Amino acid sequence: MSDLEVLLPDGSRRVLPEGSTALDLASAIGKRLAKDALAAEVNGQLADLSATLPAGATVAIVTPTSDKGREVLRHSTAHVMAQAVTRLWPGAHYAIGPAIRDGFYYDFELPGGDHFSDDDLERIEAEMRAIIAEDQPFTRSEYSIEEGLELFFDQPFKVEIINAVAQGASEEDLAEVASASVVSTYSNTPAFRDLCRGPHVPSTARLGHFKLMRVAGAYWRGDERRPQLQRIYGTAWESEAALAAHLEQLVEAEKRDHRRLGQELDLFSFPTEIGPGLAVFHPKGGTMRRIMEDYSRNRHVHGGYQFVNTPHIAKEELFQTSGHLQWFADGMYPPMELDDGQNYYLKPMNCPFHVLIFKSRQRSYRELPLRFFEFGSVYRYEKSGVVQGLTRVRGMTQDDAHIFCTREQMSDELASLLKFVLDLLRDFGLNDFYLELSTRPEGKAVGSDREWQEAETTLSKVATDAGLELVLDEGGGAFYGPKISVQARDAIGRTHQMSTIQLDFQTPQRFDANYIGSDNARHQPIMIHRALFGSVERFMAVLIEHYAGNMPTWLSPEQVRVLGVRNDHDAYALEVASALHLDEVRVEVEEASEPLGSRIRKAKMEKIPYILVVGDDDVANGTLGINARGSNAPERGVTLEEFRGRLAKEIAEHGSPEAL
RNA sequence: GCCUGGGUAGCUCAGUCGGUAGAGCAACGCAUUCGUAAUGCGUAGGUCAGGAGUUCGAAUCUCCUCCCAGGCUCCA
Repeated sequence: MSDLEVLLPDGSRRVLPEGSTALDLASAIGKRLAKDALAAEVNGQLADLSATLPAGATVAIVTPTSDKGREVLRHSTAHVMAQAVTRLWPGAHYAIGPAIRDGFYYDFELPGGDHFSDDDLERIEAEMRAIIAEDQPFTRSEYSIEEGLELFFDQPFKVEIINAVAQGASEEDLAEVASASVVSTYSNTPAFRDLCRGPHVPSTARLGHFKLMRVAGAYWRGDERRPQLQRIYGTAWESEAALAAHLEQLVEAEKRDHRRLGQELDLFSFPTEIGPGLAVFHPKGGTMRRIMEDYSRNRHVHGGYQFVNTPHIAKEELFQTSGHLQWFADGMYPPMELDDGQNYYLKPMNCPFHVLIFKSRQRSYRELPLRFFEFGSVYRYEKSGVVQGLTRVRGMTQDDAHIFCTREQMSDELASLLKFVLDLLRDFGLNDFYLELSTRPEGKAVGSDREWQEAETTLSKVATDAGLELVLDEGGGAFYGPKISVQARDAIGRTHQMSTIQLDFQTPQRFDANYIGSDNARHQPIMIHRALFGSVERFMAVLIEHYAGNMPTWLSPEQVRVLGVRNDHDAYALEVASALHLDEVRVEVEEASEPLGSRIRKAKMEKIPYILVVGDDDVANGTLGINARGSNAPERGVTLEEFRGRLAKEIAEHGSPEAL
């Protein structure tokens, strides 16, 4: 018998008897590794531990604490769930069940069109634990297409996948089988077999640190014209500790949910009387908005923008010309009929209005680039199931601008714009970005191939030159042009779409907007759409979650609260407050009718940056005690002047408009 | 839009088998005057999301409508 040699990730080589499996390799390396091993990566391809190794292969053993290991665990757990469901609902059809971030899901169709309820999750979990306790092996087999169809004759979704693969399949379908001509399956018991490429853990006993999270409807193949299946989401980890840590993280994320903080901090609400996705801002939220908007306005003044204002509704014809009614009608509120059958629409975007301002008189090349800026409120009809807090609303205000420039100016304009955006976002404390380039939406776009090509190339170059990570979003552009969006990662690593920059050759053409060039001929300007906050509402939501409600001092609705120790200190407290008020600090006094501890607690819960406590010593010496947010060691005996200086400095450094 | 779960005092929530509405916090009043995360007592507060039905009787059971959350696609 001859030997085979394999290459390990550390560059070392190992000789094994021919026919050795990945598990044999793990055992040869060490007992501990053999015990931990879940699967193997052979020449870059994930494989079962039972796979025999080809000579010369590069082999890495996959263990539970790696991303790949977790993926295998999650995928195997999904199979266990499918088996549990088929045990509890004989005749259930199972569709697909992949590993996803932090967990897995599986889609089912239950006999008689039954639906899972929340209570079913417990029963399914119990059945899964029984399967795990049975220590069932995952056994791989391979079949021809015909044999596969025969094996899964009573599983219509599996049959559809096998047929799709046989006829030249998508990547997605291939994930379910071994290749276009080989159908691979994994069986745990004679009673349960699933179509799957694998790999899987050797036995169900290797699983167990999981929790079923929720049930949901999901359309077969994500297509709302197809039947809706019953999806169960679960999370699975390598250990109880990792599972607990994940669940804990979910609790933490919920604590910084902007909807919850918006309620707790009295920032905004969604009165049902007004309608879904339509927010009202309370005084504190209104103050935050004002600060954000003022800062942005100031930035735009310095950035060479001109301020414009436009109405919220316009005649049908405007949106015919712009193309919105043709391409964006689904996102618009229905028209209101006025006068003699004239239809008016609420505006979903500001661009047509800004074009009309451009067109209001003859323009010269000497004026370009022209930059029109507006906090423009727009209304979009979002489907009832998709509105979400301040991040997906039906009425919002965009910090919107449209730049009209020549083709030659386009590149430079985009490059400086990108810098402008990133600087602004950094001033708000976001500094981890990547860019996403969204290209032509298939079958839903105006303009020629050549124009799209040019626009996409230009954006892509500007994005690359900015030196940030660039991700391609195929077909994600607007109907009139491609876009770059700036994605920001927040304090707990989630990403949010913020600013968008879109190139548009179409709109100027549709409106016949032009300027007189140096050659005394008419030319069409290029139009750049851009919103830096995206929407003021969404931006505020992202900031609230990023800071967990602890807004930097310059953005805090109330920056300082002054508390007298006893009520005979209230007069001094008011004196301190009015001094700060002269510095334009947002300051309140709470008089001493409650115990000091109680008033401090209240101010802490309101996340006010500075609580000033003043008592006998302070009245005598003109000082104050500072209890800063996030600190539990108050500072005593600071002079008022000292505090004013510190506060002014902090606010200036955090990018207040005065700092420009 | 579709699937699952939910909507009870301003907020967070309890409410058993269908028998006439509860708590804590907040608010208000009185007392308390206090040096860094909850002073005490009291008062008031409800179309149980809205509508219809079943019933002697509905927060509770049925149907319809509205709204919220999660998912259907990204993202976490």
